[in-house]
Parts: sequence; C-alpha cells; structure tokens
Amino acid sequence: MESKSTPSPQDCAAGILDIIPAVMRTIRNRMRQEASFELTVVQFRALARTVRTGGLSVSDVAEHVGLTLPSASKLVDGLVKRGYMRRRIHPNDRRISIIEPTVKGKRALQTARGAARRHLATMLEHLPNRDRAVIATAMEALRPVFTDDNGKAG
Amino acid sequence: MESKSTPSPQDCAAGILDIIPAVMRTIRNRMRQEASFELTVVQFRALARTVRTGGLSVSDVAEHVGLTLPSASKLVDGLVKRGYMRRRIHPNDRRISIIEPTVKGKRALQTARGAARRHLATMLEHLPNRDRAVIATAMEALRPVFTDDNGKAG
DNA sequence: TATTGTTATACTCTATAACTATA
DNA sequence: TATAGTTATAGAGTATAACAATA
Repeated sequence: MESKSTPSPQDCAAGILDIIPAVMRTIRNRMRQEASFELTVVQFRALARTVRTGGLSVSDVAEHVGLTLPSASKLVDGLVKRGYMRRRIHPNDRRISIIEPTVKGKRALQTARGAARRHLATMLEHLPNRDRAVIATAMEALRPVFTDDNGKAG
Repeated sequence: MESKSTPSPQDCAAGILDIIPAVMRTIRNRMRQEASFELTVVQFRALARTVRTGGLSVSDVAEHVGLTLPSASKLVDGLVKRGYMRRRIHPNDRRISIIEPTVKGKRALQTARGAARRHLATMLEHLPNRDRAVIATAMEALRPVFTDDNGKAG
C-alpha cells in the first residue's frame, strides 16, 4: 500500500464513501442487537448533546442531529416519555423549552457508550498499533470538517 | 496533537464513535438535498453491490446491506420499479432471483457516486495534504475490519 | 409580525409472521 | 423438510403543513 503519498481530495472522499457507511452499519446493527442499547444512533446523539451541554433548546437538538424541528420535537417526546430527559420552560422566554437530561438519561448514555466502545474496541484489537494510531489521528483530522463543535462530544 | 503514540483500542473506538456518525450524517443529508441523488444510502449500497458483482441473489443483497430478507426484497422491488435493476431467474434453481443492474442503474450509480465524491472532496480540500494522507490510510486500515470484501467497492 | 415549538397527516423504511414455490 | 423469496401487517422515524403560544 504505497498510495500514501498525498491522495487527492477525490481519492480521500472515495475512501470515506467506501468505508464510513460500512462502519456506521456495524455500529447501528450492534445498537439494535444489544439489549443494553435501548437507543438509536440519533437518540444517542441527541441525548449525548443534552448531557454534554446540560440543557438546550429543541431547535438546538434539531440542528445538532440534523432533523427538522417537528421531528426533533417528536424525538424529544419519546426520550422524555422514556424518562431520559425532561422539558423545562426558559425563565426569560416562555416559547423556549429547555431540554435537560435526567439521571436515568445520563446513566443510559454511559452504558450505551461503554458497550459500543467495548464492541468496537474488540473489533480493533487485532489491528497493529500503528493502524490504530493512524485511525485515531484521522478521526481528529475529520472532526473539525464534519462537526460544529470543537471539543469531544460527550 | 501528540496523542499518536499507540492509542488503546478503546481510545480508537471512542474516536470512531465520536466522528463517524457526524460524517455519515453529512453524507446522508447531502444525498437527501441534492436533486442528482435519487438514492438513499442503503439503495446506493445495494445498487453498487449489484453493479460490482454483476448479478447476485436477494439474500446476498440482504447480507451486504444489513437488512432482513423481506426488507431486501422490498428494497429490490423499489429499485426494479424505478428501472435501476431487474430480476432474472437462476437457470439451475428456480427459487433464486438473480438481481442485475440496468444501464440506467449503472449510470445513476456513477452520477450519485461522482456527486457524493465531489461534495466530500470540496469539504476535504482545505485540509493539509498530510491529513488527507492519514485519512486515506485510515480508511484502508478500517476496510478489512468492517467489510466482508477485500477489493474496492465499486 | 416573527419566533419557538407542537399537532396533524402522510410517506418511507424496516421488522416479524405467514405464505408460495422450488429443491 | 429445507431453502429462497414474496406478501401481509405493523411500528418507528421523518417530512411538510397547519396551528398555538409567546415575543
């Protein structure tokens, strides 16, 4: 594999298009199979954002997970109904719902994240150290391109 | 960023879990927005597999895209109805449907792939060459872990 | 009037169960 | 009986449009 000498943006994009969906499918399927995974990827992301920020609006959720506002509202509905988060009215603007995680939500997130991480880690275990280093570095390179935030999500 | 010295499988997994969904969301949203993208990610993958293999069973499609057999059957239904592929009966076993791409299917795939690649490439353009090299290498490292096949998909 | 969010409605995707046809 | 696939049915997720409440 001596194709490492400066791939074009197109080559790089092709590689991403080729691999990322497969990785995502693995993550998603795993979430579906595991009993401890009671969250879809979107729900996971929404909850993670809620936990991370400590409290945010429905619009913020919508933007973060890439849903329309009505869909985000329904997404929150479901997570509230299941006890992972709660709605609170913004003290200065009664139109705004502040979404906050519950203790159960924080726990579920940690459980889900841990299980996903462990499963992925198992799959990566047999790679040479060097490959893992490259992968980790690549993820950090991709972060600013595909993420609004700057820090670690979660 | 001097965290390159041998990240643990867990660290590596955390990075993947952090970034991959965001990348995937970008790809998916782009596919939804672009008029030239008449395919969802799953449809895209199924069609790509069909084109790549030249002909395969519904079960093969199901396994490749990670759907149940009935769902894959319906997926094929839709793609056949829209003229991207056709069904043919296996000459030696009449139970098996051989799925083949049509000319329109091959063209649509190339169009979709090109558009996706161009869009992603634009996003990656401003990265330093070195980052792109790392990303491309990382994708190749991930390929055998998350993919059944060995060659390039497409 | 503009903004934030919810409700109403419909469509797509996916799953499980039951079924058909073939081996 | 076992296998490949389809049909029937139902549930989740998402979108657009219409609405309600607040600013």
